[in-house]
Amino acid sequence: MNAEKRRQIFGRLRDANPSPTTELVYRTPFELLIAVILSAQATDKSVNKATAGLFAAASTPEAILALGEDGLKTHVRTIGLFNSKAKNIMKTCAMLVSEHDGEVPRNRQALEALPGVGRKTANVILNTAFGEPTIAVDTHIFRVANRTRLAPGATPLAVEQKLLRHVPKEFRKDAHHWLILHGRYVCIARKPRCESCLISDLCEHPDKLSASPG
DNA sequence: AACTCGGGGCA
DNA sequence: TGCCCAGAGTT
Repeated sequence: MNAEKRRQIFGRLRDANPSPTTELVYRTPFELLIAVILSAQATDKSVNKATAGLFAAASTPEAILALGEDGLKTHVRTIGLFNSKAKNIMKTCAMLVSEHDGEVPRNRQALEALPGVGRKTANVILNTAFGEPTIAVDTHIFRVANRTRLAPGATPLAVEQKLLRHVPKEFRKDAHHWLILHGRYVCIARKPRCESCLISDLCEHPDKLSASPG
């Protein structure tokens, strides 16, 4: 795919989603960090419900440490993988206080050193909280990249690196949001809405409903 | 690369 | 009911 074609593709995705935004509820980088840690293998709706009462009660690492793990669990509605997530959140809050002055660090190495934070979560924080042009490859983006042969790769890291190489610079900062929204609402896992797909000319997936390229 | 943790949302 | 979810950590 040449550069002009790529520019067209991301232009279409941008026009379909004019205002990139996360659907997780948060007000600060710290709240986003907690929300994203909780979001592993869970939907954003589940996370929003789970955290509905939490940030009003505790919105800083110090406040969550003061709650303790049991107290944290009383303020967070149960969610998948909750035991490990709660433990990781407590450890992460402790590290934020002891090593980062209670602030969310802005560099990848420090973020990934936090328990419960891997490459994907670090990319979300860097992009959404700090405005850096990272691409967090979640299950949606991984699916879109491979179905459409936009950036086929065996691992999320491979997909991320291809996207970073191939996304035109003027689209790079918001590409993450457009791709994930496309995956969530159009290129759905089970029943893709191919009739609404603006990039079906790239699709090589067997589930593709409409025939053929534009 | 494969496996495990896991309850909620949704068709 | 079965599939899927803004994954990370371990083996």
